Amino acid sequence: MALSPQLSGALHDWIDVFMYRAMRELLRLLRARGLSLSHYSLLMRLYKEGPCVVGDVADMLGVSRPAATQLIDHFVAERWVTRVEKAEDRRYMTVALTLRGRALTEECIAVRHRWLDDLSPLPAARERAIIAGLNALTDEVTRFQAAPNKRKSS
Amino acid sequence: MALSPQLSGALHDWIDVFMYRAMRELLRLLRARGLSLSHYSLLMRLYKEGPCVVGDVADMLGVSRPAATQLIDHFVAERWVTRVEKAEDRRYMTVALTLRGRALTEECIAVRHRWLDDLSPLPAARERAIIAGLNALTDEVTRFQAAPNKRKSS
DNA sequence: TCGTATAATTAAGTTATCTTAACTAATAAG
DNA sequence: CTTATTAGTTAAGATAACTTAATTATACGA
Repeated sequence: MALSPQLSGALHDWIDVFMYRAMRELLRLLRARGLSLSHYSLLMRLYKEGPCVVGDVADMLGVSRPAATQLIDHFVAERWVTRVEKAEDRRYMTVALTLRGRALTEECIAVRHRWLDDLSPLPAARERAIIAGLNALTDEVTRFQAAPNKRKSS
Repeated sequence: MALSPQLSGALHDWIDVFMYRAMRELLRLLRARGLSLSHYSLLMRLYKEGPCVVGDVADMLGVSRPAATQLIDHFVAERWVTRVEKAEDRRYMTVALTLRGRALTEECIAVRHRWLDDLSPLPAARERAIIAGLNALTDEVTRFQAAPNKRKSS
């Protein structure tokens, strides 16, 4: 099962114009803040899915354990995360965002939104249609993200 | 002038779930292809806005001229771009995507789309509403991108 | 309890990417 | 024509991010 070709096409068009613009703004911010792709990935991962251990960071980024350690060293030095031993098993180190790290992540998220606010308003009826449609799409993606395997196996 | 708070909110929600997913897929591809942020930026720039000269690359990325030269050296070695003197003024070098470079860029664009196609279909009426709405949004953003200054000054 | 496995770190070295300074070549200006 | 300006490159060196190999510390199983 899949979206209709028409909806798929409309989504692709929208995503192309949207992503080009949003990415440009995001890359500008990352460069200004001295953040790499790995930095961004780790920030978003911790923001969206909560604390994890050092090995998770290595696996997520597809790098070696020492590389993850070093990346986290940097994050700790910047006070974006804390790194503390797990009580249950002291071999593990739990990595979690600080308030400072959370604020930086939210700044990355905000640049996606900011330029949208300069757009001209649309007719009220059209706006209502978009709102309802987007909310349906958002729900669908959220459900899909929560249980992707069940769906894929169909 | 701006979008209504309701539409703005619906867009933000959609963008949050969409970007998180799309970025994850994109970053995975970039890593697999050995592409950096600068590589991605340059590919997209050339794809969307056509050929440019070396200095434009430096300015776009916010790096020195030698850094741009070296990045383009790499792109030429990978056969992603050509670099040729301008006939009118032979001090300038025109950088343009090859077919190979275009294909790589389109691969980056495609990962944004692919996972969307796994979503479940929505009710037909809802789909029609989303299609009409997204097309209106896409047009609006396209118009805005074509003439951002005129709009901002209002 | 002693050997083994696991999580993370340290150490050493490689590579990519950036910088500044010096250079080449082409155009423009006096 | 001679000098200055501009675009791009070359050269040399700094830095960040990665690798593998060795090390430390904890947990677990015979």
